[in-house]
This record gives sequence, C-alpha cells and structure tokens, in this order.
Amino acid sequence: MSIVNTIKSHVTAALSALYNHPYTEKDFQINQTKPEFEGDYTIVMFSLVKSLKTSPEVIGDALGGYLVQHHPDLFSDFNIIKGFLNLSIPDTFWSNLLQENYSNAAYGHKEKNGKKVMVEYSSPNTNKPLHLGHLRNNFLGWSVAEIYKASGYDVIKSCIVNDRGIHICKSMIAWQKYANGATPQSTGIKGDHLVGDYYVRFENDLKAESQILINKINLADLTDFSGPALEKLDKLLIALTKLDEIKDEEKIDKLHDEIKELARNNTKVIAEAKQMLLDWEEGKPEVIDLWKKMNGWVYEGFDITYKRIGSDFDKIYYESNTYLLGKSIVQQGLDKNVFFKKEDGSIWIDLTADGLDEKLVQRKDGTSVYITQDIGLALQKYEEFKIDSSIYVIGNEQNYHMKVLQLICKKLGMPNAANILHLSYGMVELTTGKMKSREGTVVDADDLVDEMIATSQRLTEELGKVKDFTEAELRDLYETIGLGAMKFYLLRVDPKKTMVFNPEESIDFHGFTGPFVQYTHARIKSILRKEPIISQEPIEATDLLKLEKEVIVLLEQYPDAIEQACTEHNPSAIAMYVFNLAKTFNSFYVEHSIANAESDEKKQLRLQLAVMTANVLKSGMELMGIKVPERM
RNA sequence: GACUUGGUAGCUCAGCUGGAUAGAGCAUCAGCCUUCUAAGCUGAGGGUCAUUGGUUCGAAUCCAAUCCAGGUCACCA
Repeated sequence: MSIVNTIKSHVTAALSALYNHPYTEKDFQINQTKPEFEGDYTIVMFSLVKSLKTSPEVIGDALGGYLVQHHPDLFSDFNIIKGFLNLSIPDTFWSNLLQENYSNAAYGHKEKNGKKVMVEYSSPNTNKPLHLGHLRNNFLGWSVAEIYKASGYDVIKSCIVNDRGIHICKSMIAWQKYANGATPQSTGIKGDHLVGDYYVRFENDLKAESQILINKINLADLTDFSGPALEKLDKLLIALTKLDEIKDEEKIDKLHDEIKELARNNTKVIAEAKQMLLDWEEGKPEVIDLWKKMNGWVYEGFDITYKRIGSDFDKIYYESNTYLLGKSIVQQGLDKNVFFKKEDGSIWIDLTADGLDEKLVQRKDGTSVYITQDIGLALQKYEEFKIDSSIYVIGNEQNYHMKVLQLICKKLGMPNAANILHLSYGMVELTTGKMKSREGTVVDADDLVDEMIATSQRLTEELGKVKDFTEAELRDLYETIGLGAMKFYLLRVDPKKTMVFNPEESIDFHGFTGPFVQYTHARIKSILRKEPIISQEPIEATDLLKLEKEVIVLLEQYPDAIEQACTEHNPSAIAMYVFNLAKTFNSFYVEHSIANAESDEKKQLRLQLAVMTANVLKSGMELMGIKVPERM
C-alpha cells in the first residue's frame, strides 16, 4: 500500500476513535506538504472543522497527537498552520523503503489479477504508408498494453487491417494504368510507399476529372449527369441561387462542397474503382490476384516499419475476413427487436432515446456497413479470447461511431459490452496546421524515424563520448536515442488532447525528453560500474539530506504512477513521473558525491538510491517502449 | 443548427475528485566542467489560468452564460 493510502487509513481510524463517528477517506484531503513548510504530508482539515464545530487547532492537535502516539514508526512529528495539519515521516521509514525495494526489478508491478484485456491499435489501411498520426496511435496502444501488463492483466495486442474497400481499389486501378508492371523489387521502392504512390496518382486523376465536371456545371452544362445524381445536382443548384441572394457564405461553401463531392462520385475513375470493388466481392480471379499482390507489398513495407518502431501484435484481423461477420447478428437483432426494418428493406437501430440518431446497420441490398462489421468483430473477440475488456485505440474523430458501437453491443446483450473502452486520442497537427494527405503535408513515419536516428547520430558524434563503441553498438545506440526521443515526444502529452508536432522541438534532446531520461540512466550505470559492491548490511538512516529524501519520496510514488496511467489509459503520467525522477536525481547527483560520500553508511545509502532510480527509470521507460542505454 | 472536446508564460504542455505564494520544458538572460558522463546543474525575468457571473471559509479546478478553436452528425471506412 502506498504511504498516502496508509496515512489515509490511519487518519480515518484516528478520527473515528477520537470523535466516535464513522469517518471515511472522503471526509478529508491529503496532499504532499509544500516545501516551505515543515513536514511531509498535509491533512487539510477545513472539511472536518465544519462537522466537528471546533477550531482546526484543536482538531489538529488531537489528530496529530493521536497519530504520533499510536504510530511512532510512521509519524515522527506534526505542526498545524491555519487549517493544515503537517505530518512528518521519520527518515527510517524512507531508508527502510529504499532498502527493501532497491534491487527489485519488478518494483511497482502488480500481481496477476486473472483478467484478460485486448488492446486493438494501429489499424492501418493498406493503400498508403504509415504517417505521424499512426505513430501516435502505435506508441499509445503499445504503451497502454504494457501498462496493463504491469497492472496485473493478461494482455492481447490486436490489430485490424483494413485491407479491402474502395481505397485499395484506387491504388490498384492506378497501378494497372501507369505502373507498367513496376514492383518494389524492380523500383527499389518500399512496398507500402509504392502502393501509396499509385493511390496519390489516382487521387490526382480524380481531382483533374472532377474539376472538368465542375467547370462544366459552372457553365450550366449538366450533360454528364443523369438519374438521381442529376436530380440532386438540380436541387443543389437551385438552393445555391437562392443562397447567393442572401449571401450566407458558410452555407454556400457547404453547397459547393456537396457539388464537388457529387462531381467526384460521377467521374469515370470512381466508377472504375467501384466496379473493381464489386469484382473483388465476386471473387474475380484477376482482381483478387492483383489485390493479393499489392497488399503483399504493403505488408512487407509495414513489417519493416513495425519492426523499427517496436510495434507487435498477438493477433491480426483482416477486414477481408471479418467484413461479413455482422450479418448473422443483424438477424438476431431483428428477432430481439433491437433493430427494425424500413419499407425499403434497410435495417436500422433507433438510438434517439440515448441522445443519438437512428443508425443504419444493413443496407437495403442486404450488405453490411462499417458498424455491423465492428459488432461482429467485437463478438468474435470475446468468443475467441474470453476477454474481460476490450480497448480500442482510435482517433477522436470516431468518438460518435464508438459510442454507437458500445450502445449496440449493450442492447444486443453481448457479454462484457460495458467493458468496451474507446481510448480516444487527438490528432497530431503541424505548426503550419493540419496534416492533409490531399495537400501533401503528411509527415511520413519512415522519413521521420530516419531523421530522428540521423539526428541522434549527429549529436552523439559531436559529443564524442562513445568512440570505443563497435559499429553495431553505435547503430543500436543511435536507434535507442532517436526512437526514444520520438516516442517520448509523442507520449508525453495527454492522449485525448490534440497535439502540435514541432519538428525542431521533437529533435531536441534536452529537458523534458526521452534522451534526458536515458542520459540520467546511463550516468547512474557509469557510477555503478565503478562502485559495484553494495553491502547487505542493513542501514538505518536518520539524517537524510533534503535531496536524498526527495528522490526516495518520488521512488515511493512509482506504483501510484503506474496505477494512474492504467486507470486513465494515459502513458503521459509515466512520462512525467520518469522525467521528474530523473530531474530530481540529477539535482542530487551534482550536489552529493556517491563514490566519495561522507561515510560508508552514506555511500551505501546513495548506492541503493542510485540502483533503485536506475531500475525505476528503466522500468518506466519500458512501459513506453523506450530502451535505456548503459552508456551514451 | 445539434452533440462533443479543448482555451493556463512568447512556444509546447502539467496541474482540474476545490486548499497554502499557479508549475515544467523550450526560448531569453546570468552563472557552474583539475573530483562519480555538462545530452547535466544553479539562478533571473516572463501569468487578468478565454470572458462574465454564481456556489463557499477558499475556485485554474465545480455550475451557468458568452466568445474563440477542433471534431462528429453518410446506404464512406
């Protein structure tokens, strides 16, 4: 149990004993004492003052006295300032804590709790390479999985690959038209990038063709449109002339966008892509072959990227296998009256009572939609792995979709539907604004990794501290530092917040960064190589220096940091913790010598302190997928 | 328009289950390498916590309204 919790329970018991009234831990607050006051932990007593109708001094005196008398091992002294009761913890408590845990590599990790959780993350489309946004997703998913493991869960990391659909057909069409049989081998281009290039090619064609249509529309030439598209276009144009009169800019823009969309969907290239999707669904051999071939290239490319960034999965689902899954569920839902059928044969669920809309779950032609597949897959996950909960690492643009998914699963009576959790994370923006693939402002994952590693190499060479490293050791070090910087940079921010990616800041290796923590670790290891022997003699420290104590106090909080990161699904709690620990240790390090400590006892204490700090830094960084070097 | 998330130092972010004088990092300025790695340490300047009102002993934190910004509201995935 953490010291804060221990104090809480003692205070609760003391209050109950003193005032003969059943108090709980919610009746008072406990904080760390501000540095300008004497003491370690502070009980805020204002809330008690009200119910007890006495002055804070009286309560504080009674409570403080009781605690010091009944638990002298934990409370050495107290003082009262205004409504605050400051409690002092004896140095022996801290040195005992250090002694008991300093060599425990699993410190902060919990026993197995028998629960199983699946973390789904990454979920790439197979028509283009990974970008910066995917990196945030991958690092978050991987880290949350590790944090759950440390918290005692069995974790299954999963990934759903969106390998079918109109997007991949677009790449396939452009490849057929322009590639002349080009392959990753023949061009030397990484498979995912090659396929992505043809996707861009398709989008360019699409843009050009739809622009021609728009130009014609602007000249009132609608001969390219017919049927429902023509009807809709007519309506839009009529609405537009009306709006032009009242000059509602925002709505006019919206109408123009709709017309643009209509034009895009009326192009020949889109028709080709749609036809190809139909052919794919029918299993036309030449389409399937091409699809397999191009997806294969993408997977080869992804494998390289995943390996480099340290992403791995225990179970990979392919949408081409799961997209039909929801179908039987639709029938069950109808039988249970969770879903209903409209006259045209389409099937819906009414979520208006829950503050949402009606939502389609099956088209009138009998095919399933996105949400239906998700329901099917959710059920399959439970059946296959008997998981207690399921975490989806997906961007916040899909908040609504995930809400609908949770609700439908609940209404269908799926087991553990209440434990479907959406780890919703914010977009990564650039200092120049949003990343837009259509405008070519996307930061490519492979490029970024290359750049980070090159930067770490440059800086390492400038410092010239590792000239005796072998070629392999150097490569390893550059990767450790470069990737460490990148992961730390993306994980140090609260996941749910939109974050700004600043290229200069991301390659900064000073301050609140991965390399800063890695460096602190390497420095400690350097000392430990020179001072390898730690005596097993128990030490009772009674004269802890301020900085020594600060480090131990922080070390005590590591289990809490993991717990918080787990309940909040928030690796940034670990990043901040680990940074604070490194910072505090560095202050201690420059102020007090370990090798030349004032006494043997001090030396032992400080060696333990260093060992435990290194262990916790390593452990915390591992929870974020970041390695720490022995030297750097 | 409806729903939703956010607005804290020049920049990027903590703090938000109400507590003492609002914190880091970067950037700026001033210092510290004959002793354990200076990717480090010490110090300084920098704030109307978007605005207004409310709740109370006490509000960056809770409530309401307003302003600004992002996201969603497809028979796309």
